[in-house]
Amino acid sequence: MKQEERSQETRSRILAAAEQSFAEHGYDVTSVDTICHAAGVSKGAFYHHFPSKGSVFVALLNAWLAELDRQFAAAQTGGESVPRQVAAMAAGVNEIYHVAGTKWNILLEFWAKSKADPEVARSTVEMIRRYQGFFQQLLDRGVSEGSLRVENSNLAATLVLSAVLGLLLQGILDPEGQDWGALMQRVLSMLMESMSGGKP
Amino acid sequence: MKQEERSQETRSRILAAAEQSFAEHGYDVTSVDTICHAAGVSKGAFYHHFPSKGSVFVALLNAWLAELDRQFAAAQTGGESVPRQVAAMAAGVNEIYHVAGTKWNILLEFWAKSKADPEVARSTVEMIRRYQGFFQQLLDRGVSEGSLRVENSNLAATLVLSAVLGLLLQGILDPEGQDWGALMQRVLSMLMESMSGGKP
DNA sequence: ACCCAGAAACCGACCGGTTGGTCTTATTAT
DNA sequence: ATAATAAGACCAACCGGTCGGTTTCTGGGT
Repeated sequence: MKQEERSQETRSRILAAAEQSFAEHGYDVTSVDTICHAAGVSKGAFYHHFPSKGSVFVALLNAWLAELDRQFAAAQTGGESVPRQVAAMAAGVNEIYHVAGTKWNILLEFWAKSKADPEVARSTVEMIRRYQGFFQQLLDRGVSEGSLRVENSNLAATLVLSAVLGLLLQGILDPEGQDWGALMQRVLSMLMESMSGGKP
Repeated sequence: MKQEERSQETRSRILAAAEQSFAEHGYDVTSVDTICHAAGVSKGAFYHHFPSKGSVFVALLNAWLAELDRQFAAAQTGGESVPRQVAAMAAGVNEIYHVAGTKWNILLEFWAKSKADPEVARSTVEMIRRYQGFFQQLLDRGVSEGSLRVENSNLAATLVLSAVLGLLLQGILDPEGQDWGALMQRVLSMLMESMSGGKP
């Protein structure tokens, strides 16, 4: 199986180069030639593996969605209390952020391209809704386990999700302005605290 | 002064057409010819008033910044209590949102283009920081007037700003999914309530 | 072991179309 | 008259995508 190996290799190199370039310079600015050059691959190879430039983009987006699901699944296995679990997630984001802050930039590309490509739009909307569902489920569990006190879990989940998205957005736009990873942790812990019953 | 009038007229028509098209289809997809056609203006006129396509974009961005300052100034003149003032602002956003939801789309374009254009980046960062400063100042006023109780106004302002940005983002990405204007009001009122001291 | 035929992977020159921007010419206001 | 404003034909550069051809792999016949 040497052929499939080689094939997968070039395919993943194209994807990696595209992700890098999309994140750093944006989708439209990045030409197919640029991707091919960065991946050390010819244009023929590119169009052998992908039918179009856009298909690479949606492949990347779907990979993100899959990764997201993996994260969700992993987060739900632990037996921690909800506030602790949220803190752990925030810490995870913080770590990833410090290792590869540029990684998040492509999110903005996904969002921006939503207006032009219906398929991208579907995926981004789905992404948001999954997050919303995840947080709501999480908060509900916190309520039922007694670690949280929330009147309207739907609204509260919206608040948490919005805060996270807003923080992410600011981190992408102004990476040097703040330690957004740390800020994410503090904001989330503040939110968790305010949702954990009255003030003793 | 008939000549300057005419000049301003075409200039503003170009700006309006560009804003519309940028918001609806995106910056890169919108060609100069498209803008000219939509504005009912020739390419010569376009390049008479603007040195480049990009300059129209930053002109639009600066107009947004100026409008933002106007809103801030207007918001600070009223003698309302801070929670009420926030509610009024949310109501204002809600109203604008229902009248012209598409209007906000261009924000995403501004953000997405930050990575490619340093000038755009400066402006968007400034935009965010002004918002942050505004909210922090607002919360501080709330504390000093006794209507709010906040431990760390900086962090709290970050939370409010993040929530607003996240809600805005979701509204742009999934306009049909929720009544984001109404949600903005509810989330902000929820935040204000949680910041208004203990629970009586 | 060797060969060969077909398939899969890859190459890069090339094409049609589009785009941002220029330039010459015409119109309008002063 | 003349300077500001507008018109639109035009251009060079680029870009996504195609296509004919080449290399590399694989599996079977001998």
